[in-house]
Amino acid sequence: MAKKSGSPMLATADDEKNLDKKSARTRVRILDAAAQVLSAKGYAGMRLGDVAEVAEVQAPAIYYYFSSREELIEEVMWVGLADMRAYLATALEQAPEDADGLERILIAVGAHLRHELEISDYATAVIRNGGQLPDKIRERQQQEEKKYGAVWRELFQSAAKAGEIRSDLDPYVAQMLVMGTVNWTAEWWQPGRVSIDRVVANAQAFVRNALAPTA
Amino acid sequence: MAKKSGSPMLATADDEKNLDKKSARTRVRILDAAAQVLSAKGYAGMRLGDVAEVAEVQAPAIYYYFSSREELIEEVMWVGLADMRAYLATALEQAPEDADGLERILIAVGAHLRHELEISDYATAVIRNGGQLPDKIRERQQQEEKKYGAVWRELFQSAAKAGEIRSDLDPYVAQMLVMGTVNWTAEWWQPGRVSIDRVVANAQAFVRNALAPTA
DNA sequence: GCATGTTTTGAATCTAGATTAAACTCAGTA
DNA sequence: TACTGAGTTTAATCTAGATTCAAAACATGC
Repeated sequence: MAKKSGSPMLATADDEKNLDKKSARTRVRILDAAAQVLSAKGYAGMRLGDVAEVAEVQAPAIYYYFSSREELIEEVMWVGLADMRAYLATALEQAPEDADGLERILIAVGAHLRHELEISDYATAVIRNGGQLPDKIRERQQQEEKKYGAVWRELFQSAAKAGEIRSDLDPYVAQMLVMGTVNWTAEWWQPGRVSIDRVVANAQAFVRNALAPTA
Repeated sequence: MAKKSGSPMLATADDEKNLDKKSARTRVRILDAAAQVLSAKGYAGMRLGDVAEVAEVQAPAIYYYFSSREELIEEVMWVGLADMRAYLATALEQAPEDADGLERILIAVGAHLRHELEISDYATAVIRNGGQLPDKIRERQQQEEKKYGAVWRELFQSAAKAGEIRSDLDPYVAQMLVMGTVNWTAEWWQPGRVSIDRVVANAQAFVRNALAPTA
């Protein structure tokens, strides 16, 4: 069940100093556990006791690293969103020079899907809980969330402008429908029945045909 | 925010007797409130106090109608699922005689979407909470959930068999992707920005092209 | 081995909610 | 009018968690 941990790739200036100290690893273990539990049980259902169990510490130890349950949750959401964006950005940077707008959208679909399914509990935590966070927390995420949405919007708008998306589709609605196909995957996919590669290939074919103008 | 109430259409034999008594209406008011709160806050986040407030009663009054919080939630889920299935079945029955497999899928897409967006907090409660219910409750829903899924599977399998779905798509995965596009709508759509008709039309065009073999 | 700072823990505390108990309202009616 | 029972409320009770705290453990440099 538990997938890999969040953003070692995202080490920022002030992380660097203690990336390897045992204590820093415990902190990560707690954060990972929180992402896992949050993803499975939802915002209100996440018990610090469960997080502690997964992280293999006693519940009060969490307070040595985070000042409250809320702060812990906020950090999971923040890291999750930042990771998603970084992962997507990297995938897009590596796109072939000559990729057109539609192809770039398909690259985004693949990256988002892989990140969501094989890499990160943080991503599924973000995807599943966006809706039911209390306002206080949501506001603070809004910023990051907008940035992530902006990347996608940009992809859709430029593809639409280039005539690479069927003109009977509203670009905004089309974007949301595509995000639905990929985000919802977290709800039904599980290792075993269908391979990730197969899901990715199907989703890309699905989206390509959905969007592409009939030749 | 609050949408219409659940399943007056589904009156079964033992409902009929007290459909109009004031007490029966209070019960419905509580159930509707529960659907609304459940949809907004999620399983673990639903407070009986909130439900009571929306239903305009004191919290303990709920116990006159439901023996526990769990039972209340189970009933919301059950009604939600049953309604969705009934609504979908009706829409399919009214499909033109000569509708082919793909057209029937599009009818299902439209019905599901309209039910979800304009009619029922129960539907969104079901859609959003399927994932994070505790096993005890989930098991009891499983049955109903399978029935709903079965209707869709049937649609996809027969369309696939008739060659009305691109052969590079796995029917099961395609079904899940389509359900993602429609279910996810509950997360982003809200009255105002785009009309329901527009969403439905876009979703249908999107799905038609996604699935239809290239001519 | 001892002193000092860091991390973890076990045993309280405190609070929000679910649930229960007992009492109240009031329509119908003998 | 007084009684009855359905429906509802207010005032307990009880419990699961979040949070706090003081005392262990542990590590580290001396």
